[in-house]
Amino acid sequence: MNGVKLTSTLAFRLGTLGAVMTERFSARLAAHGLKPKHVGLLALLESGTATSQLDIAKLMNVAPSLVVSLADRLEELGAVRRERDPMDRRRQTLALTEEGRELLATCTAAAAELDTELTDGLSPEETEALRIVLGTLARRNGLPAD
Amino acid sequence: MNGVKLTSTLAFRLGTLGAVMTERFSARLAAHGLKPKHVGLLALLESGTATSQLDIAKLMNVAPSLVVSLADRLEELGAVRRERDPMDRRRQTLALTEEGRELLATCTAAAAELDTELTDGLSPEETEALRIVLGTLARRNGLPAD
DNA sequence: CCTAATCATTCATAGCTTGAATTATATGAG
DNA sequence: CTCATATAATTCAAGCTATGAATGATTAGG
Repeated sequence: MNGVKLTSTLAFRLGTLGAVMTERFSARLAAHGLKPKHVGLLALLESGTATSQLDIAKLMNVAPSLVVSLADRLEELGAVRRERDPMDRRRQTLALTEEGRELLATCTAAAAELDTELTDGLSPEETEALRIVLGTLARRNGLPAD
Repeated sequence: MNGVKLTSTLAFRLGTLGAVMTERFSARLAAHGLKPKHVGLLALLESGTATSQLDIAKLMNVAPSLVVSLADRLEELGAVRRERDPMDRRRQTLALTEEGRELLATCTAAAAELDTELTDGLSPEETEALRIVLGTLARRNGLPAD
Protein backbone atom coordinates (compact mmCIF):
# COMPACT_ATOMS: atom_id res chain seq x y z
CA MET A 1 0.00 0.00 0.00
CA ASN A 2 1.56 3.28 -1.04
CA GLY A 3 0.26 6.82 -1.37
CA VAL A 4 1.21 7.51 -4.98
CA LYS A 5 -1.59 9.09 -6.94
CA LEU A 6 -2.31 8.04 -10.49
CA THR A 7 -2.38 11.65 -11.60
CA SER A 8 1.09 12.36 -10.28
CA THR A 9 2.55 9.49 -12.21
CA LEU A 10 4.81 10.30 -15.16
CA ALA A 11 2.95 7.89 -17.40
CA PHE A 12 -0.38 9.57 -16.71
CA ARG A 13 1.00 13.10 -16.99
CA LEU A 14 2.82 12.41 -20.22
CA GLY A 15 -0.34 10.83 -21.55
CA THR A 16 -2.63 13.70 -20.67
CA LEU A 17 -0.17 16.48 -21.55
CA GLY A 18 0.60 14.70 -24.78
CA ALA A 19 -3.07 14.54 -25.63
CA VAL A 20 -3.49 18.23 -24.89
CA MET A 21 -0.52 19.14 -27.05
CA THR A 22 -1.52 17.08 -30.05
CA GLU A 23 -5.02 18.46 -29.71
CA ARG A 24 -3.68 22.02 -29.85
CA PHE A 25 -1.36 21.16 -32.68
CA SER A 26 -4.23 19.55 -34.52
CA ALA A 27 -6.31 22.70 -34.12
CA ARG A 28 -3.63 24.83 -35.75
CA LEU A 29 -3.11 22.34 -38.52
CA ALA A 30 -6.78 22.31 -39.40
CA ALA A 31 -6.34 25.56 -41.32
CA HIS A 32 -3.99 23.74 -43.68
CA GLY A 33 -6.22 20.71 -44.02
CA LEU A 34 -3.75 18.50 -42.22
CA LYS A 35 -3.68 16.19 -39.23
CA PRO A 36 -0.63 15.63 -37.01
CA LYS A 37 0.18 12.39 -38.79
CA HIS A 38 0.39 14.12 -42.13
CA VAL A 39 2.98 16.45 -40.70
CA GLY A 40 4.79 13.58 -39.05
CA LEU A 41 5.05 11.97 -42.44
CA LEU A 42 6.40 15.15 -44.01
CA ALA A 43 9.01 15.39 -41.27
CA LEU A 44 10.00 11.80 -41.81
CA LEU A 45 10.52 12.46 -45.50
CA GLU A 46 12.60 15.54 -44.81
CA SER A 47 14.79 13.55 -42.46
CA GLY A 48 15.57 11.20 -45.32
CA THR A 49 15.16 8.22 -43.01
CA ALA A 50 12.69 6.48 -45.24
CA THR A 51 11.16 6.88 -48.64
CA SER A 52 9.20 3.72 -49.33
CA GLN A 53 5.72 3.62 -47.92
CA LEU A 54 6.30 0.42 -46.05
CA ASP A 55 9.39 1.77 -44.31
CA ILE A 56 7.43 4.84 -43.42
CA ALA A 57 4.64 2.74 -41.96
CA LYS A 58 7.12 0.88 -39.78
CA LEU A 59 8.81 4.03 -38.54
CA MET A 60 5.49 5.67 -37.81
CA ASN A 61 4.09 2.56 -36.15
CA VAL A 62 0.98 2.57 -38.26
CA ALA A 63 -0.60 0.18 -40.75
CA PRO A 64 0.72 0.43 -44.32
CA SER A 65 -2.79 1.12 -45.51
CA LEU A 66 -2.86 4.25 -43.41
CA VAL A 67 0.27 5.56 -45.11
CA VAL A 68 -1.56 5.19 -48.39
CA SER A 69 -4.31 7.53 -47.35
CA LEU A 70 -1.94 9.99 -45.69
CA ALA A 71 0.13 10.06 -48.88
CA ASP A 72 -3.02 10.42 -50.97
CA ARG A 73 -3.93 13.54 -49.07
CA LEU A 74 -0.42 14.99 -49.22
CA GLU A 75 -0.20 14.31 -52.91
CA GLU A 76 -3.54 16.00 -53.37
CA LEU A 77 -2.09 19.07 -51.66
CA GLY A 78 0.98 18.93 -53.84
CA ALA A 79 3.23 18.45 -50.83
CA VAL A 80 4.52 15.10 -51.95
CA ARG A 81 5.27 13.33 -55.20
CA ARG A 82 4.85 9.60 -55.71
CA GLU A 83 7.39 7.85 -57.87
CA ARG A 84 7.89 4.19 -58.65
CA ASP A 85 11.30 3.00 -57.55
CA PRO A 86 13.07 1.99 -60.80
CA MET A 87 15.11 -0.58 -58.86
CA ASP A 88 12.00 -2.25 -57.51
CA ARG A 89 8.85 -1.31 -59.23
CA ARG A 90 6.68 -2.56 -56.38
CA ARG A 91 7.92 0.28 -54.26
CA GLN A 92 6.36 3.67 -54.29
CA THR A 93 8.81 6.28 -53.10
CA LEU A 94 7.57 9.52 -51.68
CA ALA A 95 9.46 12.74 -52.29
CA LEU A 96 8.89 16.12 -50.68
CA THR A 97 8.08 18.86 -53.14
CA GLU A 98 9.16 22.45 -52.58
CA GLU A 99 5.58 23.11 -51.57
CA GLY A 100 5.79 20.27 -49.09
CA ARG A 101 8.93 21.68 -47.60
CA GLU A 102 7.24 25.02 -47.10
CA LEU A 103 4.19 23.40 -45.60
CA LEU A 104 6.37 21.48 -43.18
CA ALA A 105 8.18 24.68 -42.23
CA THR A 106 4.87 26.38 -41.52
CA CYS A 107 3.67 23.51 -39.37
CA THR A 108 6.96 23.34 -37.54
CA ALA A 109 6.66 27.04 -36.79
CA ALA A 110 3.19 26.39 -35.39
CA ALA A 111 4.61 23.68 -33.13
CA ALA A 112 7.37 26.03 -32.02
CA GLU A 113 4.74 28.60 -31.11
CA LEU A 114 2.97 26.02 -28.99
CA ASP A 115 6.28 25.36 -27.29
CA THR A 116 6.74 28.96 -26.25
CA GLU A 117 3.16 29.09 -24.99
CA LEU A 118 3.75 25.92 -23.05
CA THR A 119 6.99 27.00 -21.44
CA ASP A 120 5.79 30.51 -20.84
CA GLY A 121 5.83 30.27 -17.06
CA LEU A 122 8.89 28.06 -16.83
CA SER A 123 12.38 29.29 -15.98
CA PRO A 124 14.97 28.99 -18.77
CA GLU A 125 16.66 26.24 -16.78
CA GLU A 126 13.46 24.27 -16.43
CA THR A 127 12.70 24.66 -20.10
CA GLU A 128 16.15 23.49 -21.07
CA ALA A 129 15.98 20.54 -18.68
CA LEU A 130 12.64 19.52 -20.14
CA ARG A 131 14.00 19.75 -23.65
CA ILE A 132 16.99 17.61 -22.81
CA VAL A 133 15.12 14.93 -20.89
CA LEU A 134 12.39 14.59 -23.50
CA GLY A 135 15.11 14.25 -26.11
CA THR A 136 16.73 11.46 -24.16
CA LEU A 137 13.42 9.69 -23.63
CA ALA A 138 12.57 9.99 -27.31
CA ARG A 139 15.88 8.41 -28.30
CA ARG A 140 15.54 5.63 -25.76
CA ASN A 141 12.08 4.79 -26.98
CA GLY A 142 12.69 4.54 -30.67
CA LEU A 143 11.10 7.87 -31.50
CA PRO A 144 12.54 10.31 -34.04
CA ALA A 145 15.67 11.66 -32.39
CA ASP A 146 17.82 14.08 -34.47
CA MET B 1 13.42 30.58 -41.93
CA ASN B 2 14.89 28.71 -39.00
CA GLY B 3 16.42 25.27 -38.60
CA VAL B 4 14.16 23.86 -35.91
CA LYS B 5 12.98 20.37 -36.67
CA LEU B 6 9.43 19.34 -36.00
CA THR B 7 10.56 16.25 -34.18
CA SER B 8 12.69 18.20 -31.74
CA THR B 9 9.79 20.38 -30.77
CA LEU B 10 8.35 19.96 -27.29
CA ALA B 11 4.83 19.79 -28.66
CA PHE B 12 5.70 16.95 -30.99
CA ARG B 13 7.75 15.04 -28.43
CA LEU B 14 5.13 15.35 -25.73
CA GLY B 15 2.56 14.18 -28.22
CA THR B 16 4.45 11.12 -29.36
CA LEU B 17 5.80 10.18 -25.96
CA GLY B 18 2.36 10.68 -24.50
CA ALA B 19 0.88 8.37 -27.11
CA VAL B 20 3.49 5.72 -26.36
CA MET B 21 2.85 5.93 -22.64
CA THR B 22 -0.91 5.71 -22.84
CA GLU B 23 -0.53 2.84 -25.26
CA ARG B 24 1.64 0.97 -22.75
CA PHE B 25 -0.69 1.85 -19.93
CA SER B 26 -3.61 0.67 -21.97
CA ALA B 27 -1.89 -2.65 -22.59
CA ARG B 28 -1.48 -3.28 -18.88
CA LEU B 29 -5.01 -2.22 -18.14
CA ALA B 30 -6.43 -4.66 -20.66
CA ALA B 31 -6.02 -7.47 -18.15
CA HIS B 32 -8.52 -5.71 -15.91
CA GLY B 33 -10.93 -4.92 -18.70
CA LEU B 34 -10.28 -1.21 -18.41
CA LYS B 35 -9.18 1.66 -20.63
CA PRO B 36 -7.17 4.64 -19.46
CA LYS B 37 -10.27 6.80 -19.25
CA HIS B 38 -11.92 4.38 -16.85
CA VAL B 39 -8.96 4.74 -14.56
CA GLY B 40 -8.94 8.49 -15.00
CA LEU B 41 -12.52 8.50 -13.83
CA LEU B 42 -11.72 6.37 -10.79
CA ALA B 43 -8.88 8.75 -9.91
CA LEU B 44 -11.18 11.73 -10.25
CA LEU B 45 -13.67 10.14 -7.88
CA GLU B 46 -10.97 9.38 -5.35
CA SER B 47 -9.81 12.96 -5.46
CA GLY B 48 -13.30 14.03 -4.43
CA THR B 49 -13.22 16.85 -6.97
CA ALA B 50 -16.48 15.83 -8.59
CA THR B 51 -19.26 13.36 -8.07
CA SER B 52 -22.01 14.24 -10.52
CA GLN B 53 -21.59 12.82 -13.99
CA LEU B 54 -21.83 16.20 -15.65
CA ASP B 55 -19.10 17.69 -13.48
CA ILE B 56 -16.97 14.68 -14.25
CA ALA B 57 -17.52 15.15 -17.96
CA LYS B 58 -16.40 18.76 -17.73
CA LEU B 59 -13.28 17.93 -15.73
CA MET B 60 -12.37 15.11 -18.07
CA ASN B 61 -13.08 17.19 -21.16
CA VAL B 62 -15.36 14.59 -22.67
CA ALA B 63 -19.01 14.45 -23.67
CA PRO B 64 -21.47 13.65 -20.87
CA SER B 65 -22.67 10.67 -22.83
CA LEU B 66 -19.20 9.18 -22.66
CA VAL B 67 -19.23 9.40 -18.89
CA VAL B 68 -22.40 7.36 -18.96
CA SER B 69 -20.72 4.47 -20.72
CA LEU B 70 -17.55 4.69 -18.66
CA ALA B 71 -19.66 4.62 -15.51
CA ASP B 72 -21.75 1.73 -16.88
CA ARG B 73 -18.61 -0.32 -17.29
CA LEU B 74 -17.23 0.59 -13.87
CA GLU B 75 -20.54 -0.19 -12.24
CA GLU B 76 -20.58 -3.53 -14.03
CA LEU B 77 -17.18 -4.27 -12.49
CA GLY B 78 -18.43 -3.23 -9.08
CA ALA B 79 -15.88 -0.42 -8.90
CA VAL B 80 -18.45 2.32 -8.64
CA ARG B 81 -21.92 2.78 -7.20
CA ARG B 82 -24.55 5.06 -8.73
CA GLU B 83 -26.77 6.94 -6.35
CA ARG B 84 -29.41 9.56 -7.00
CA ASP B 85 -28.59 12.82 -5.30
CA PRO B 86 -31.42 13.35 -2.77
CA MET B 87 -31.00 17.13 -3.08
CA ASP B 88 -31.48 17.00 -6.84
CA ARG B 89 -32.87 13.81 -8.16
CA ARG B 90 -31.72 14.57 -11.68
CA ARG B 91 -28.17 14.08 -10.58
CA GLN B 92 -26.53 10.74 -10.48
CA THR B 93 -23.62 10.73 -8.09
CA LEU B 94 -20.84 8.22 -8.49
CA ALA B 95 -19.14 6.74 -5.45
CA LEU B 96 -16.03 4.58 -5.35
CA THR B 97 -16.59 1.19 -3.79
CA GLU B 98 -13.92 -0.58 -1.81
CA GLU B 99 -13.40 -2.73 -4.86
CA GLY B 100 -12.99 0.38 -6.95
CA ARG B 101 -10.38 1.72 -4.59
CA GLU B 102 -8.42 -1.48 -4.87
CA LEU B 103 -8.71 -1.49 -8.63
CA LEU B 104 -7.44 2.06 -8.77
CA ALA B 105 -4.53 1.14 -6.52
CA THR B 106 -3.62 -1.73 -8.82
CA CYS B 107 -3.76 0.48 -11.89
CA THR B 108 -1.75 3.18 -10.18
CA ALA B 109 0.89 0.60 -9.35
CA ALA B 110 0.98 -0.38 -13.01
CA ALA B 111 1.53 3.25 -13.98
CA ALA B 112 4.28 3.54 -11.40
CA GLU B 113 5.96 0.51 -12.93
CA LEU B 114 5.87 2.18 -16.32
CA ASP B 115 7.50 5.19 -14.70
CA THR B 116 10.45 3.21 -13.45
CA GLU B 117 10.84 1.57 -16.85
CA LEU B 118 10.73 4.95 -18.49
CA THR B 119 13.24 6.61 -16.23
CA ASP B 120 15.49 3.60 -16.13
CA GLY B 121 18.39 5.22 -17.95
CA LEU B 122 17.89 8.68 -16.44
CA SER B 123 19.94 10.09 -13.59
CA PRO B 124 18.04 10.70 -10.34
CA GLU B 125 18.39 14.44 -10.96
CA GLU B 126 16.94 14.19 -14.43
CA THR B 127 14.07 12.07 -13.20
CA GLU B 128 13.29 14.52 -10.45
CA ALA B 129 13.51 17.47 -12.82
CA LEU B 130 11.12 15.76 -15.20
CA ARG B 131 8.70 15.03 -12.40
CA ILE B 132 8.72 18.62 -11.22
CA VAL B 133 8.40 20.24 -14.63
CA LEU B 134 5.59 17.92 -15.73
CA GLY B 135 3.82 18.72 -12.47
CA THR B 136 4.11 22.44 -13.15
CA LEU B 137 2.89 22.04 -16.72
CA ALA B 138 -0.04 19.92 -15.58
CA ARG B 139 -1.11 22.57 -13.08
CA ARG B 140 -0.71 25.39 -15.58
CA ASN B 141 -2.85 23.57 -18.10
CA GLY B 142 -5.82 22.70 -15.99
CA LEU B 143 -4.90 19.05 -15.60
CA PRO B 144 -5.27 17.13 -12.35
CA ALA B 145 -2.53 18.42 -10.06
CA ASP B 146 -0.70 16.76 -7.11
C1' DC C 1 10.05 -20.87 -65.26
C1' DC C 2 7.10 -21.21 -61.27
C1' DT C 3 6.35 -20.71 -56.55
C1' DA C 4 6.65 -17.90 -52.74
C1' DA C 5 7.45 -13.43 -50.89
C1' DT C 6 6.91 -8.38 -50.89
C1' DC C 7 4.78 -3.73 -51.69
C1' DA C 8 0.93 -0.84 -52.52
C1' DT C 9 -3.83 -0.47 -52.63
C1' DT C 10 -8.79 -1.17 -51.70
C1' DC C 11 -12.37 -2.34 -48.80
C1' DA C 12 -15.02 -3.76 -44.92
C1' DT C 13 -15.01 -3.29 -40.24
C1' DA C 14 -14.03 -2.14 -35.25
C1' DG C 15 -13.47 1.28 -31.55
C1' DC C 16 -13.85 5.72 -29.58
C1' DT C 17 -16.19 9.77 -29.36
C1' DT C 18 -19.56 13.22 -30.21
C1' DG C 19 -24.15 15.54 -30.83
C1' DA C 20 -29.13 15.30 -31.18
C1' DA C 21 -33.31 13.46 -29.33
C1' DT C 22 -35.70 11.68 -25.05
C1' DT C 23 -37.07 11.35 -20.31
C1' DA C 24 -37.09 12.86 -15.66
C1' DT C 25 -36.63 16.42 -12.48
C1' DA C 26 -36.09 21.13 -10.88
C1' DT C 27 -36.73 26.21 -11.00
C1' DG C 28 -38.92 30.56 -11.69
C1' DA C 29 -42.59 33.73 -13.32
C1' DG C 30 -47.02 34.90 -13.21
C1' DC D 1 -50.20 26.43 -7.93
C1' DT D 2 -49.09 25.77 -12.74
C1' DC D 3 -46.93 26.27 -16.85
C1' DA D 4 -42.74 27.18 -19.39
C1' DT D 5 -38.04 26.70 -19.34
C1' DA D 6 -33.65 24.81 -17.94
C1' DT D 7 -30.73 21.07 -16.44
C1' DA D 8 -29.09 16.04 -15.74
C1' DA D 9 -28.75 11.51 -17.41
C1' DT D 10 -29.50 8.42 -20.92
C1' DT D 11 -30.03 6.36 -25.61
C1' DC D 12 -29.00 6.27 -30.22
C1' DA D 13 -27.23 7.21 -34.77
C1' DA D 14 -23.29 8.82 -37.00
C1' DG D 15 -18.28 10.38 -37.87
C1' DC D 16 -13.47 9.66 -37.88
C1' DT D 17 -9.31 7.13 -37.32
C1' DA D 18 -7.12 3.17 -37.74
C1' DT D 19 -6.64 -1.76 -38.63
C1' DG D 20 -6.49 -6.32 -41.04
C1' DA D 21 -7.74 -9.20 -44.84
C1' DA D 22 -8.09 -9.67 -49.76
C1' DT D 23 -6.26 -8.24 -54.46
C1' DG D 24 -3.00 -7.10 -57.96
C1' DA D 25 1.54 -6.11 -59.41
C1' DT D 26 6.30 -7.12 -59.17
C1' DT D 27 10.37 -9.42 -57.58
C1' DA D 28 13.43 -13.27 -55.92
C1' DG D 29 15.02 -17.82 -55.53
C1' DG D 30 15.16 -22.65 -56.46
